[in-house]
Amino acid sequence: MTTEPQVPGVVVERLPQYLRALSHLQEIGLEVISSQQLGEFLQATPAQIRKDLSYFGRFGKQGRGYSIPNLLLQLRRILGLDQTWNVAVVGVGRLGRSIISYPGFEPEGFRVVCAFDSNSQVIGQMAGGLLVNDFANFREVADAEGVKIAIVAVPAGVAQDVIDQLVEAGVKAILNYAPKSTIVPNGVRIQNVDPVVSLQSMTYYLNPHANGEVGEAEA
Amino acid sequence: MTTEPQVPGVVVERLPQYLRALSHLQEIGLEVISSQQLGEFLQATPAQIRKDLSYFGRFGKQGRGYSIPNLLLQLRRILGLDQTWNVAVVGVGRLGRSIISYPGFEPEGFRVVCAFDSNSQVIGQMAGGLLVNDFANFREVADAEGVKIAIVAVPAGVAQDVIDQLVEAGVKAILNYAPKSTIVPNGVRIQNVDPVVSLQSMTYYLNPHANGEVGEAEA
DNA sequence: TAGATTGTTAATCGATTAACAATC
DNA sequence: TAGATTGTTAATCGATTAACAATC
Repeated sequence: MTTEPQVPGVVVERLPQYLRALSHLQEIGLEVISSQQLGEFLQATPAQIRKDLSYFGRFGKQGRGYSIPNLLLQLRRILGLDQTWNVAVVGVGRLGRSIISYPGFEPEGFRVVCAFDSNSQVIGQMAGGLLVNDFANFREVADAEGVKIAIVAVPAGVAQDVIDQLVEAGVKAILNYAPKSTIVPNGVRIQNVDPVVSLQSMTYYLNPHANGEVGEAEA
Repeated sequence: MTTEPQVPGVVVERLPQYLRALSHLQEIGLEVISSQQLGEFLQATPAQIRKDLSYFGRFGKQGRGYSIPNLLLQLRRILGLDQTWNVAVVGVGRLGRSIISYPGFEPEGFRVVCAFDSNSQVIGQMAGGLLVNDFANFREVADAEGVKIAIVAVPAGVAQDVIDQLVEAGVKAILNYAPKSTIVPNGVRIQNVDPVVSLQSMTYYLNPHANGEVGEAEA
């Protein structure tokens, strides 16, 4: 059944970086780029870039490099970004509202189409142009909207419970803003956005006792 | 000069997860935990937890496990969280404002003490209880406040330029919300918060063509 | 003491990189 | 063609895990 070799997760997580870099390079007028040049731009080795891409096909030309428009097209196809994804936001507090209003999703093909809360004070209100639904109706609303991706912005205490219900309702990918590590079953993806955790690993290196390896960037 | 062995970055990035888990376990009344139990809770192997901790000392007791209060204390010390860190926010647009007002930083020891923008419409305004300073005065204000950590929430187009100036002014750790991969010199840490990139790597697995390894969680 | 669990070593596993034949 | 750069293999590097003596 599988034809492609198994792709390491770490490779998949680099592809959006390549996409972003290539979009930028296209904007500044480049049409072709070598793995060497792209590596310099992204602070990665040329070998890594060639190997990563080789999991998915042969996109380059020897002696020349990669066509930027073509590689963009290929990466978008590989990542499933050649379509628009409808997204639900769960939790319409301060954070949820700012996620709904964040202008960075739409141009990348992620459209927030529905919002949910379980607080009756909030249900029925408008938030960023969306009517806030009762979370109890998640499944039917999400089904009607074709939602497979949810963004969770609820308090830590209820995050696992909310996520369980999302999974139960058929959500396949979750972007979790709740400061809590949560568990999802096989077949469901989750990514946590947690600025505090990001800060906490940097302070390690600010400590004088940390003879830590210096200057390592993180994507 | 070095006494501790060099600690892999991937280990340092797991410590905040341990911290968060242990705080939770303490709240629900536990006082001691084995690497086995903590591993189940965090979906990690007991061997990994023991090895990670062993980079920093011997915190457990054979036959018994780890004292949760003691391990919390040790981890906070190791990560440099036994102090309050003053933080600057750069860029007071929609996103910057919601970062300034985010209530999750203060209880973890990160205090937003100053805010900057370069738009004269915004300079002098109040945002979340802070007066917005001119970014041109970053160095003197940041020095006066003892700021070593900055949170960047500026448009992608100016992110690299702003970050260069922060580095120049002596900032040692940057939490970057601009959707742009940026470069910092050795000795400066950077972590990117980019929800679009997180979504883009999950959509890969939502595609039918992705025979991808299913159910792999990400911290 | 007997049972449990640590801290650490050595083995395994997987990811990165150097090198180079193929080829544009 | 000559020069450049890919795609891929094999070597290296580093992280994870299994196993177990030490010991609470």
